[in-house]
Amino acid sequence: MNTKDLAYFDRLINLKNFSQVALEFGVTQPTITTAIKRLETEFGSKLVLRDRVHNTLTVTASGQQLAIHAAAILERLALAHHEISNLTQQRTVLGLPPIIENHYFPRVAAHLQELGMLENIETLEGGSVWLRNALRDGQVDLALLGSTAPLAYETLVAEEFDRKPFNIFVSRQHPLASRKRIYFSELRREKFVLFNSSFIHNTAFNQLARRNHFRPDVVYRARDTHIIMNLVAENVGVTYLTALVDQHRDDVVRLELLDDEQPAFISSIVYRSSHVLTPAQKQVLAVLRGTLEEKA
Amino acid sequence: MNTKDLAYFDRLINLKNFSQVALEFGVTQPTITTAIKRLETEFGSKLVLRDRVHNTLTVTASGQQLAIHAAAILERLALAHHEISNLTQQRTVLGLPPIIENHYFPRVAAHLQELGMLENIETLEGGSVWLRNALRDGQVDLALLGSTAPLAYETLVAEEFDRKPFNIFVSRQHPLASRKRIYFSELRREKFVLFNSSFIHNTAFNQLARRNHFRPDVVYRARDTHIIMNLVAENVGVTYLTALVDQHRDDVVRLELLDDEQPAFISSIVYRSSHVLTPAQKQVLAVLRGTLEEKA
DNA sequence: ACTCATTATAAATTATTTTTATAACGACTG
DNA sequence: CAGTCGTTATAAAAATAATTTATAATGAGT
Repeated sequence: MNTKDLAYFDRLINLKNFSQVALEFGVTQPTITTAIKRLETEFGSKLVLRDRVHNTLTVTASGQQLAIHAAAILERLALAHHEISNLTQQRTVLGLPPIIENHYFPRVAAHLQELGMLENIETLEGGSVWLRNALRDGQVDLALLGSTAPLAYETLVAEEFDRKPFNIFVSRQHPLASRKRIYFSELRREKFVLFNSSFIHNTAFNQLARRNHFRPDVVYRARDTHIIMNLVAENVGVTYLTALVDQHRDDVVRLELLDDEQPAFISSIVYRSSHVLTPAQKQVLAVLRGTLEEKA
Repeated sequence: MNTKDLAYFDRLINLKNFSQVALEFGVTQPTITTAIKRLETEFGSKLVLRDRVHNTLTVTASGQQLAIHAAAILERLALAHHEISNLTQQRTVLGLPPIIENHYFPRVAAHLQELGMLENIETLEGGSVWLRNALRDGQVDLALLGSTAPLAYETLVAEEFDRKPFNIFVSRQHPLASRKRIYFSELRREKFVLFNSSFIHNTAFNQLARRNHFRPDVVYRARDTHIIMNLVAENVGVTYLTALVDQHRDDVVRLELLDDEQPAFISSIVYRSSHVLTPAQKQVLAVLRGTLEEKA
């Protein structure tokens, strides 16, 4: 069976129009007709029904079933291409969320530099949620990710190397600035400046908010800790961030949270379980482990 | 790309011999040579190295990577065939582990009977571990499974409907027969008659044994609760089984376990997340839910 | 009745896969 | 060391399969 047929089918399910699919693939319309017919023969079942009355195309149960598997197969094929291409180009793409990049990567980079391995590494930045997908579809080979619960996916291997609490940061001018510790519920009336939603800070924050039964007033969302910290310093609002971002600024005060069972910022080394590591990638992994898990 | 090439490649990785692969597929040897060459061109990388000196075949890193994906793709394709075939034949295969079949199925069967749906159902028996695999590769559409931890697999959807403790069963002649409750650690010197290892009873049993730091003396393993109960009655040993199997025999006594955080026998309705349920299967699922989750 | 936007069909063409036949390679053997 | 065995590779021919071209068919809308 040709995977091209699956690709045609996959698009047909979305476009619901034979001619348009043909156009997209730069082939003629009968090509699509025969491709679908081939699949229908192969699986011994009608896959789509051409409803000429309403000029629509309905997908049969078998068709829906095949659509699911076709999409998965095509995705895996793309992943194979991606991975083998990285493999042959001796390329290692390392995914880093900005907070982790700031806090842990300098140490890792220093070690890699010493071993002359830094130039073969390409880094890709993005929120942990986005990077997890990039990792799954092969754009990234290795990643350091943050999460609030231990990462457990069949397709990914995660090795936790650190766990830090979340803290509250307020301006030195803020009434709470004299405090050292605080309960989340005391922040009911505050304005918040937070990370935008591709970061796991939100997951943790929402958990705490839900548990304390209030809907926090979020006045601004940013992609950058410096922007957030500057806003906090100006007393635009308070923020909720990992202890990792502490920049020891004298215009911002860090408060610990007293709540039990708080979410933590868990840092892990992550890679695909289906991924074959090159010798170079194995070395990078070894350096990551050596540098990050050294307390163990 | 033709999936046949992936099939050839997949076998080649295992057999490491072009001619034998050709033989297995009933084609000639140059067919395999060209198929592999096609893949090597498609992925832009050598996949295998023909070592004529040692007369062996080594798989490159790219080859190993592709092998993983090829196997997964072929498996999925087979699953698609299986599922669509069940779909068109209006067949529903229900997987049942014997204990669950004995305890819960009669009620379900009665309801299905009333609705005239029993004849379209084919049941397949086996241990929970075995059935989980049968479910994954499409031999089974729906299953009732036992587990000790809530089932959480990306590929399967599990709906827990009951949770029962495990008990100890001893012969009426046994010195412990006068007891109602017992700690697992008190069984350190006992002989055990247990289920064989495709059942989750073992997982639970091993957990408890490990936690109590002793290696239990297992004198016999069987596939059938009646055999086990008969052996227990004869005082060949004691057994560890779910409360579900209680047959109210007067020659066997049931003892509850007093340990905290004991494993439980969790019963769930399980199906593939990628599976499209036919109307008939949806009805079966509704009956299962209605019958089994009725306490909720 | 005519036009439009569809999908289907059949023959011709083009592309791809497989076979046939044979070469090449290196190990082993008498 | 020539001959044979068990391999995989190569090239041309044959067989299969996919795609295009050209056209038909269908039913909705005007």
